[in-house]
Amino acid sequence: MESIQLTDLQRELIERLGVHNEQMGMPPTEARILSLLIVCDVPELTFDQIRTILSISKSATSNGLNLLLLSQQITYKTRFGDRKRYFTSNISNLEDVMTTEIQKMVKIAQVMKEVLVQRPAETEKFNEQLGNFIAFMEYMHEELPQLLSRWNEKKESKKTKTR
Amino acid sequence: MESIQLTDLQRELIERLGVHNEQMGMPPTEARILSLLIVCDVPELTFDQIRTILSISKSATSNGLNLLLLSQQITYKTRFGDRKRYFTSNISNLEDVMTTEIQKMVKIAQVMKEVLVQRPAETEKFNEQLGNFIAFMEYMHEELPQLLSRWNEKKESKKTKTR
DNA sequence: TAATTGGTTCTCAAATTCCAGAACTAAAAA
DNA sequence: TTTTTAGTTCTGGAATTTGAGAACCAATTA
Repeated sequence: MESIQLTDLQRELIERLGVHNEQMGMPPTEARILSLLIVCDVPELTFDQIRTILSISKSATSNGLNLLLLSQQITYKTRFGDRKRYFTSNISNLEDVMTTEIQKMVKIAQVMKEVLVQRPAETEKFNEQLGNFIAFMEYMHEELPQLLSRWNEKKESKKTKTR
Repeated sequence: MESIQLTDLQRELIERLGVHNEQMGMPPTEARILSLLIVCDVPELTFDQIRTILSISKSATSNGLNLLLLSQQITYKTRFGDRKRYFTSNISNLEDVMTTEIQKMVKIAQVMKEVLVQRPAETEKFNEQLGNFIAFMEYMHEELPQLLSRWNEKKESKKTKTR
């Protein structure tokens, strides 16, 4: 098996990116696996390479990889006559992951909507603020797709320029 | 002390909102305290009211409240000749909490920028995707304030209409 | 001065999360 | 058929999180 050497800088970046991922609510091992797949310049890593580079157990590797696959943050390729899976981080999907994260927040506003309908009319100011927040989230919910499509246009125009 | 009665619906909404808050990474007690302050129609609750309504210990109440104060999700008022604090959810600040959350994501892009500069030129496609993601996050970072100011304009115009 | 109020802080136990190690499985190779 | 490969699943234990209970403290009241 090809043994992979990381530079000190790469190791440090993996740790740092890992911490950020953890702060987004990801378990430590999962966070490091994802970071590794983003930092490491070997484009595809196998189960065992990941395991040995990070010095983690098979079970941790298996669980981490499967969680990352589930949340579509990584993918894998296979090769003819080869049972191994070759994992890559799915960076092009990170945009989706981010927007999904925002949609999660929007969901809270849905519950708050239910809260609002059952609130007494007397707490007028409070109700107004609550309604305001809900409206804000709904505004975000509407505007986000437009923001995205404007981004895609911008991206496209950039591509055309460099062609 | 004024004892507060919640309807079944209110209790259920507190639980449900609490679960959502937990899923945003908030500890259970903190999540429920915040939910209570949003759902309950008594506009201001004291330490002890919160404690008894939720059947939690003093320490849990103290910690939960202080965390919520720290993250500016709640505030309190005091009254003359009264040592108690009267807590309210700071809904008008929820917009800030949300946008702060998004800024947190933007921070990851900063680390990825460092990752990008040290990547080898050979992994061209990968680097391009990574650059793309970074550009996307920077785009978001730029556009978000504009989105917010457009929201505020809209809100203002609404107010004027109803005046 | 003593007791009460409105909390905070400390200690510890329970619950939960996380992961290593071992046992297991299914496919492929020897 | 046995062995190896590429994992998955099932323990159990360590680490962490969480919250109850008790001790504590500072201001107020009796």
